Amino acid sequence: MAVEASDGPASFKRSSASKSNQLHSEMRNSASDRKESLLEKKIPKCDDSEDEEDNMSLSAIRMKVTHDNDKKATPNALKKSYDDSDDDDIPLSARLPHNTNLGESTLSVKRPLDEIGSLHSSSKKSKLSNPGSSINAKQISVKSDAKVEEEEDDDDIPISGKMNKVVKLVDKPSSSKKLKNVTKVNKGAAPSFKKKEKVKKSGNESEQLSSGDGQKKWTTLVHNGIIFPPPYKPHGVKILYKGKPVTLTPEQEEVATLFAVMRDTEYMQKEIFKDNFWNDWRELLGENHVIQNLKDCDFTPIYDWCQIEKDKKKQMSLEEKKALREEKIKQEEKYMWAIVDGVKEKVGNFRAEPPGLFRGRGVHPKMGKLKRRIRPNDVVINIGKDAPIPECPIPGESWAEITHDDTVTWLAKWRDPIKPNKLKNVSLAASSSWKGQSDKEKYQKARMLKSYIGNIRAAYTKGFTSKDITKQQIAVATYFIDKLALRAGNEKDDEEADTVGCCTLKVENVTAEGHNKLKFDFLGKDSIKYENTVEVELPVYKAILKFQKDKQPGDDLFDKLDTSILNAHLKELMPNLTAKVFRTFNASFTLDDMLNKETKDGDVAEKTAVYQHANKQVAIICNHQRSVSKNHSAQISKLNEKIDELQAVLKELKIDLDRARKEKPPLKRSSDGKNKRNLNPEAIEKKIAQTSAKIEKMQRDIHTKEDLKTVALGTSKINYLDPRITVAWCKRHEVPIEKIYTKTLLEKFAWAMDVDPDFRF
DNA sequence: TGAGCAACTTAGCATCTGTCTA
DNA sequence: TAGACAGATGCTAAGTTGCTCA
Repeated sequence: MAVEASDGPASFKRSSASKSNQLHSEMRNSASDRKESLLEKKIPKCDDSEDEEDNMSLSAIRMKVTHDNDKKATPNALKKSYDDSDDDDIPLSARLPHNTNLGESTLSVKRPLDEIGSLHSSSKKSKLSNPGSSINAKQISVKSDAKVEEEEDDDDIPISGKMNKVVKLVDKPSSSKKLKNVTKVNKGAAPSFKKKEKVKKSGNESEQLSSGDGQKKWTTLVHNGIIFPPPYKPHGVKILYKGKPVTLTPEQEEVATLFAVMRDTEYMQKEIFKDNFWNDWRELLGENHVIQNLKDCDFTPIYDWCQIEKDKKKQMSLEEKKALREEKIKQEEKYMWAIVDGVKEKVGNFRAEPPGLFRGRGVHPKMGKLKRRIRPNDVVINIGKDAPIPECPIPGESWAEITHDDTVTWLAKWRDPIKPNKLKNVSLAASSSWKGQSDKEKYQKARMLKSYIGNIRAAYTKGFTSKDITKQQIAVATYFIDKLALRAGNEKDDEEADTVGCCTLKVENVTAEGHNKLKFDFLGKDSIKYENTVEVELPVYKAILKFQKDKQPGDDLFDKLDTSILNAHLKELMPNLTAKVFRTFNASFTLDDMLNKETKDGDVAEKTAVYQHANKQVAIICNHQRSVSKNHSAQISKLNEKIDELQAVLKELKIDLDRARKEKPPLKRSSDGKNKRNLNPEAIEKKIAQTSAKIEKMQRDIHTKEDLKTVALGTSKINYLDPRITVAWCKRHEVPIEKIYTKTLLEKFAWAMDVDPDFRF
């Protein structure tokens, strides 16, 4: 079956960045070529089996290519294989000492990751080396292959095991005596799920892939709750109202201070921000307060006081700063860890959000509103039934509720004071097994789409001309999501910024410009502008004109569609397929494709430049933008000045070289006023080379800075690029993984470090 | 069937921290 | 050794998705 129309996918050019988008277009063409061959020739062997083969460890590669990077975390030390923990029949908790009490000194030091690896690894090797588990030999249809891929890859199975009845209790905080008792009860508890067994029994493909909503996520869960910001300390600095100092109560002063420190931000230029602040602050001031409007308030004294405090902090000695940091760590240490089924895991956000003024993005109707202080009685704690209930850190107060819900992964939650129908959750850090497993499942699903994409594209191409308007809209929307990496686009209420995604595009967001060109112009997530002019296939162009006919600005372009209809349709095409999978698929596919086409022989710097280039293309595809930093132009000017100076030096050196060759002394004084030494021609040539290299480096820096000033590379690296592509490429090309990933990302992607060097997305 | 909710992921900006340079 | 700077990390807003219930 043909995957694309014979003339290939539409070529896309973003008006604002034509060069890069031409590349984008080329990439897509090449990508589709490859996909087509995949369908016609059947998918190659499923790569997960490659994970199971013996492969050169990353640490070995690092030893080969780096000798001077010892201070950084070694990937070997960071290996924390989920494969290991998942595959064993022995529950993790059974392999770790029970009765582990969080917050005790035994847990005050982070368990080294290599130790975690050693806890799990022994039984893995034997299983992984089992040739019988390889799926290389399987040559079956595309869909079957994809299914096999899932089944063979044990790691894709949700952590969750059997369904467990949710037990909910409402407890009051217990005494320490009670905590000890509960800990003892916990001693005997052991996780009972066996993932591997579950998979083999289950014949339901989608169930295997699902992240397991409503399924049991843990058996034992121990943690210490969350920490709250210290109470407000009044400073007593008065604001001026009509030029006269006004005394405020501590509550009024606290909110005034939150406003004062916003002086240099763009929020202060927005009337909604100031209006919302005034409404909330006025309530605190009371009706008969001397302050009757915001316009006559001068917050400068508080602003100045804050600046002085900031400077004082800056001026502290290194020792003082270090002491403060250590004190903070000491206070927070016990909140930083949780024990899940006997495994110590890092907690992500264990601090309650401090009070502040709401900083909604774009034109948000609630910006400037007071986000009140979160108190323990706002917070629901989720913890193991037998675990000690965390002590409430604020004396005299208590948690809102204690639950023991083993079907969720949050440790604590509270209602967002700004949007009361939204919850804020405290969960494990990105480096945790839960997040790692979920990440891997995400990439496996995206990888699975590779096997289906040909059929999906053929289906939506057919749908472009469907007489059923709903089917036609689904087809065009899917095309946009696939080709332009648009987000699904849920409905939003009036209390949010007015942004759109694919399903919520308005008539005015897409303009037909003739010659099959469509101009997209809208605000997407975070009110980031999406502006792109693309050439589409003729039936798509015609369909858009049809959808716009007889509609007014403000009307929905896809009036027969919403995200649930779209996703329901996608699920008919591939198990568990949703709109967002396309973004992951296209991002990872592009990286894989570009790295493999563009990496040439060269030094590490050249190879990392190739990676950065590919990363940038993905960021452009996903429309990951950032605002130009405040001092960008200053930095560029400074670099240009330095280049000018160096060029003057270079000029002088060339004269000196000329003179030296004629055995004449250098010019008496150099341009910077310093006396010069008498150097031989070789030494001057060396200096010339060094100076030229400096100039070249600075010119490259300027180019890179300009090139990336509005592109955010991090978002795609963290959320869209399958780390196995990166790790395998690093292994193949002897690039130290530390050149690509920070320490934190190495921890987050620990599950990917064992990948075979031949891995392809 | 659709609204509302809950859970979790994705996102950009602010702040912190470590390194480089004068 | 201080200040500048870049990169790393933290924070929290803003999405997507799936489920429940009327």
